[in-house]
Amino acid sequence: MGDVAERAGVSRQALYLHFADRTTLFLEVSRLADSSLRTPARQRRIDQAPTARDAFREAIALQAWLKPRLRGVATALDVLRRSDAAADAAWKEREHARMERCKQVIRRLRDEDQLAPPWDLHTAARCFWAVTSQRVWDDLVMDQGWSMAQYRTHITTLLEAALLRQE
Amino acid sequence: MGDVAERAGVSRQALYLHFADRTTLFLEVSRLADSSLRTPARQRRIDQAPTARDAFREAIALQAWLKPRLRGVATALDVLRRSDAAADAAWKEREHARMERCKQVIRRLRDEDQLAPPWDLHTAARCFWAVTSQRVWDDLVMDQGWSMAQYRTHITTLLEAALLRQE
DNA sequence: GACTAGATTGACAGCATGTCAAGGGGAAAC
DNA sequence: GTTTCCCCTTGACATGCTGTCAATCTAGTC
Repeated sequence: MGDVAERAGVSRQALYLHFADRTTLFLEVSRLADSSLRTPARQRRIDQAPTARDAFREAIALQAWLKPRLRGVATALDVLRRSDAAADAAWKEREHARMERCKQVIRRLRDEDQLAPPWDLHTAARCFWAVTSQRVWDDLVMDQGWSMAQYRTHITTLLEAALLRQE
Repeated sequence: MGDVAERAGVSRQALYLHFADRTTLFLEVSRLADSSLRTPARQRRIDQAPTARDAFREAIALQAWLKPRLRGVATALDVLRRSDAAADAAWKEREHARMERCKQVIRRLRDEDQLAPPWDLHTAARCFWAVTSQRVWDDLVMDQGWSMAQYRTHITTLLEAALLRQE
């Protein structure tokens, strides 16, 4: 809190005039970051893709674009949730929303008969969700040194080969 | 440290007679857990599998067996490494060792010509490594409620479809 | 019986979060 | 011009955790 206050140019105590506690501050920052980055225009690129396969690729591309930008807040929230019930609830809410968007993409795949056997909607969505998590991005880009383009390319290849019906 | 001491039946200060600090304690516990669970016999099931594809499946099965047992230490180390250089180094060492074992499995796949195009050894190994991380297990089993059998089955299906040449 | 190793108790410093009281200072209202 | 209000400041303090230190206790060994 001291560091945040210093960077903000206010006293440490002044933070408590705006945020109930450290967790609340993180939560509000994460909501702000989410809503300012995940704009309707970006979501439309997925929703209005001509085919399910295009929507699938756009969804991965959006994740690849978001990950580095949400990295700070997402990681902070993830660490915090180990010891804080409010942070855990916020993390679950975030990830539930992301899961719903994953399901949307997989549902369209299924409806256009592009989902490879033996996948069903929920199982495929969960795999898609898990592979496109912040943590996998961190592991590959931060720890293994992949570029963002490499992440996007290889994760797209991986998920296409795994979930899409062979053409 | 107070909780650990209480559970161990010694005074809090006595811990510092055996471990330099909290990080060292976590590190030694994680090394102990690793070496007591990852026995040569279990590794042999992978090394002595008749085919590369069998070794591949055995490697996933071993990960699926280890994850719940190493969950506590692995997660603690992962949280700790955000704020502790020694924990970060230990985590990197652990994951480097795991990556080498992943490469071993993928190398055999490649040598038996079972690695699907367009994968190369390093890229496929990194994908395999990332998908079989502790965090993905946590996400799917702890948060999404998958059973260990579901984790093993679906991750095997996912990675086989993604990395193995179609039969 | 003396010595040693390992444990205990109690006290303490340092640091972070969160709370409280008292007061300053500027802008709007009167 | 004064009053009022709001936001902020400073300084102090409680709490809880990590890590350290000194003094002491105890069981086994020589």
